[in-house]
Amino acid sequence: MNDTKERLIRTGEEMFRRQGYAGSGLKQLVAEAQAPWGSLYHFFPQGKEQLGEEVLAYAAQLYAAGWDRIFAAFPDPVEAVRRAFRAEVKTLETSGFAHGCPIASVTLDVASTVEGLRLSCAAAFQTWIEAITRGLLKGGVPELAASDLAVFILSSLEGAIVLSRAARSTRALKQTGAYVELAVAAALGRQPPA
Amino acid sequence: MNDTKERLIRTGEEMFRRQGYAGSGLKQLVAEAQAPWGSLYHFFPQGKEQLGEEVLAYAAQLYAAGWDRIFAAFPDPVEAVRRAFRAEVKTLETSGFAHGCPIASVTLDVASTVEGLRLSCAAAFQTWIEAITRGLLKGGVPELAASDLAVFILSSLEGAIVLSRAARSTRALKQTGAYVELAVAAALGRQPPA
DNA sequence: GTCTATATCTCGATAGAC
DNA sequence: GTCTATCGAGATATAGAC
Repeated sequence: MNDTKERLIRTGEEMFRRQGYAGSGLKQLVAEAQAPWGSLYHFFPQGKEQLGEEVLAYAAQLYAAGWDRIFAAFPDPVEAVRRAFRAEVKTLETSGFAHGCPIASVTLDVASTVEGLRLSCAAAFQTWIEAITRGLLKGGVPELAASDLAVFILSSLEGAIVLSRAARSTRALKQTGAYVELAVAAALGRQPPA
Repeated sequence: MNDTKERLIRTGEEMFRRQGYAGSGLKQLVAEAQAPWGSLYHFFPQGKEQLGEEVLAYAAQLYAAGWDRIFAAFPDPVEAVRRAFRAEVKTLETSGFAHGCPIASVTLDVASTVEGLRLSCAAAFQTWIEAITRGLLKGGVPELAASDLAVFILSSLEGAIVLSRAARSTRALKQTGAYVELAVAAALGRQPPA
């Protein structure tokens, strides 16, 4: 992919994480991406919405790959979930609680106003749910439970990120992560530690 | 409170749920609230940010009261959580998936850019966590676990709302709710249904 | 593919009459 | 407490040269 276009998409993804869709101006985008203004409408002739959709698609595959990598490195689902929450803790800490989830941010901004972007958000979440489901299945979670459990894991993680960013504290992520681990262990038929 | 001011705050709360903070214009607000433009800066001399803070404070007490009511009507924590998730399902369905959580929306919009609003969001979540914690304690959840469990419940609920709005499906809420119920039951020392 | 200039619109906010 | 008019700045988007 072209360098400038890639820089625009990557910078857009960062801005969505930090400020959502409505709060991200195109002028600010080209400035931060150090891209020429003329390039924006060259690569995204349909404007901001097209840019948004390409950013969401990029984020979808980027984080799905992250889930795949976690489950590849830690086949045990309990351990994988622990690592996923831990990774988010680190992301928030190193970014000063600025790097949230771009999909969640855009969803809450435009799910009821821009149908095209809402569909992109739904597709992104679905991609992640499928990645998590695959990992759970490989790790021994029963077929019947895996997909539901994946939805639960992702929901809890997303919500915990929101609470953590509001509080500028990783407490919500850590405490939520602990309960999610227990739920995954239970789904594997393991006894909870007394 | 003054009628016009109250209408502005209530309409603002609805708009934040639907479009977030950055996506909610003041012109649109006064139009929907059927309030005169002159009133806006009469009641909120510091402008949009002041309005935002008052909306967030209003939402904080409004939904905290909701939690209190649920736990008063259903003292059993498992049942209370079930009702809370069920209530959200109904809210999304009857609003065409437009009515999300105003605090979550504003958090993702401005947590990294407007410190005053971020603090109001943190305070709102904290108020809810305390309300949930009170209900859990009264329902028999051990002192040591109640507050952590409350954070987990709220995180999961918030995340499930995001996923449900993106997909325009209550699936995430229902599936996440089921797992949260199990976790609450486990915290009460109950055996999971085999 | 990039540059400059600009059109058009809407934003939040203000002024001053009443 | 509300009205009208308007400000300046920012937004997204476009035009035309190179």
